[in-house]
Amino acid sequence: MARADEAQPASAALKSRPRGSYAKSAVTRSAILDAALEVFAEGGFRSGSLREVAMRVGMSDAGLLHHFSSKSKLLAAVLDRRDELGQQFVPLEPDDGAEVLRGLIALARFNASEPGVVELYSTLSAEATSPDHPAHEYFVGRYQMVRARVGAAFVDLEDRGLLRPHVSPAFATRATIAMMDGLQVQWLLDRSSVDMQADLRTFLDGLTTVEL
Amino acid sequence: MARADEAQPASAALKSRPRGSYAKSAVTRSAILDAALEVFAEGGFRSGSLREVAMRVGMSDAGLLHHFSSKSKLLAAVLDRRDELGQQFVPLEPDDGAEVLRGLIALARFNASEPGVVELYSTLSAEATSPDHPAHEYFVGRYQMVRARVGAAFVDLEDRGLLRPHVSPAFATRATIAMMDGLQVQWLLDRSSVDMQADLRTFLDGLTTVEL
DNA sequence: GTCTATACATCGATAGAC
DNA sequence: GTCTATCGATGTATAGAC
Repeated sequence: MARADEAQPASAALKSRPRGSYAKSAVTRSAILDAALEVFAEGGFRSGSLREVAMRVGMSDAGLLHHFSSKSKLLAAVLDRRDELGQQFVPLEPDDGAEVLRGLIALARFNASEPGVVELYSTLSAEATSPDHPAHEYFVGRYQMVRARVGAAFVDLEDRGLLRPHVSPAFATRATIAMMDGLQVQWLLDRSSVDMQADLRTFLDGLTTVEL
Repeated sequence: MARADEAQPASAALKSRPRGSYAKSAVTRSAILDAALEVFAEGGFRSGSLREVAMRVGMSDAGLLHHFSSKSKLLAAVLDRRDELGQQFVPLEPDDGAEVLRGLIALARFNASEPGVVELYSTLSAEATSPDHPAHEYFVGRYQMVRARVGAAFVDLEDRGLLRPHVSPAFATRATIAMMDGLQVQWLLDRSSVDMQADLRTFLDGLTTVEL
């Protein structure tokens, strides 16, 4: 899970670098990011403290700030790393729109196995509504990207006559994203009574005629 | 909009109480609640400060605490007051389920005119996911109540054969609530491109055959 | 790379004067 | 009913020893 943030390929670097000081740093950074995700997920960015993150990873807050120079930088790093993992579910250049929808369902299943990540995004996306929030731009851009990708998928399905009557691509896009976000909130408040994956599939079944 | 929180009927008290000191208090409390709603909406409960609330209403933080003995009490008062306003849209004992759905649409339109309230609930419901949040119990109970009311409406419609094929009342309930919550987040991030009322109506049209 | 020590702001809340 | 003054806790961030 360690990342090669120091801009050297992990495999090659392990041999050539002196006494593995960079390797240690990378491991530490990764541990910090894990802890930070937990802390920001539990209380949001504003109420989560650097001290709490540092404590969980077993160092002082000053030590933590050696790796991430500010709290906002730390948040950005957490979001970046989760995006790498999450984006692999939705294909960037799908052969047909149905693949994207299947990717969303797979993403919902994956999310159900990582409550911390869901908590992070639900809390932050609400918190980051304020324009002065350090993650505001990130979330605005993220929604644009998601809307573009899902939108293209529904347009493709419409072209091929696979949307049910009276379903427009634009509405289907907004509604699908809203459904995923809304199900997450309910799931967080009562995990046992909400199956995000199943409900999303049922919902998409009502919009299209493709096999999911 | 003043509330009779001092446990005296407002009308009777106005005559008998000496020199209207209580009336002043009620006005002040109301002003505080307005400011608190704004502050909590912008940054959530944890990052919104009593000082900020006090500043907006033009007094010191100590002065504010004379009216609301703690920050949590203030939050509870804010939520109570908004509930009084919001709950009037969804009938408590509807003649038929369609009335409830029409109430939800009316509520969505009303919400679109009060961004602060939407921001408050979106931010808080995510923040209050944590069990130790002072509003956690409130939101758990609120979702139970909403689910019960909306659920009863869809059961009624099913009994009368007004649900579309393959739509179960339980799914329709979860999905409708998710749709409302999810649309709010998108609307907050980009108000001009989302019409909560229209999208909700379109969505409900896909679930039932009643005239909305 | 991590620590201690420290600076400095802001928070919720209390005590007591007016 | 509102104020000033103050407390103790907690927050981010910096400087410099090790």
